[in-house]
Amino acid sequence: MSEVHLKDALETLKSTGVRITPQRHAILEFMIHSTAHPTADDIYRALEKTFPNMSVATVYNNLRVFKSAGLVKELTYGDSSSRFDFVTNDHYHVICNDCGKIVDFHYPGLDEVEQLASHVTGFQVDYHRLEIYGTCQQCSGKSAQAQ
Amino acid sequence: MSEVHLKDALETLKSTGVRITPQRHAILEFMIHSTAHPTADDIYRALEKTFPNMSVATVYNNLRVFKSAGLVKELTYGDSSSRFDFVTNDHYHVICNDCGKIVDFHYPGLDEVEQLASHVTGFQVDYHRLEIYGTCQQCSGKSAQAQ
DNA sequence: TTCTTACATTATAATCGTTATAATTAGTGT
DNA sequence: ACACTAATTATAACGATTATAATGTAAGAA
Repeated sequence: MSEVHLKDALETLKSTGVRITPQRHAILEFMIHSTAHPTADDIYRALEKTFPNMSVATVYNNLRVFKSAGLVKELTYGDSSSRFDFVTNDHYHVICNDCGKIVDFHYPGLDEVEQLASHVTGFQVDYHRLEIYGTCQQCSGKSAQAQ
Repeated sequence: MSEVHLKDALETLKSTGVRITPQRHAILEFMIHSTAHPTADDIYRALEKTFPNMSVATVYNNLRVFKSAGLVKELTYGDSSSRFDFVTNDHYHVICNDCGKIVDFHYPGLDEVEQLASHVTGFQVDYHRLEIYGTCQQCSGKSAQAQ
């Protein structure tokens, strides 16, 4: 299944005239297999074994390339650095305020909300972003013990 | 109405032992009357006439104070700097990908989504964040003319 | 009032994520 | 193999935010 994703992604890139380099291949592969919503630096460090000369700039550059090809989404929060998410099907994110863990949550798109927003504001609506914040089980357990 | 918000906000701060300084008063007042979701720098520049010696750090410090008091929310996007939003009643944001304008969109909270997410992930859910992206009327008009 | 103490503010330096630049390398088509 | 274009690398620069140290200011006790 992830092989399909990778193949599709590479196809998408090729069709827009973007070259498939070993670095790009590796970054995509890593993102597809990762469930951790990695930062640019996470990716960089994960791949520096196989690409000892790779630059951080390459990671950032390619994440931007992937983003504008619609393969990857950037997730930003108030603190620290952006996280990147390989786009598969519609899902939202549930985020732990304690440890920062991000869990995928599959749910049908909120089409009615988009429509209403478009009607009320006059915007031409393209997409939306929903994030749910709270405390994960592990962290709930921890704080319960601590008290 | 905004006077009520200001009064409430000051009360909230006092009750948690935070001193009301002229700078804090001014920042809050500015945020309440602003509809533009200002950045820290916006606030700094708006107030440097009345507080010529105020430091940017003061703005950042106090935004953090307000945030942890629940008076203010921080909105982050991939690019540039955070924007800050005085918390009133439940509303979401509709954001123009072209000019960056942010418009408030009132809509009842997505309680069912929160409940389902909690059930599926095991998280103790606290709140959520929904943002709707698209193109505002002005920018739609512009691009139509440009083509 | 004056002293004391704790908190706020200021000015500035430091940090850190990200982006730009210039030079080098590597694909792709002829 | 050659020329051309795009990608990568190394590094410098940037900009937003945070930390630090010094100074100022408010509130309570004596």
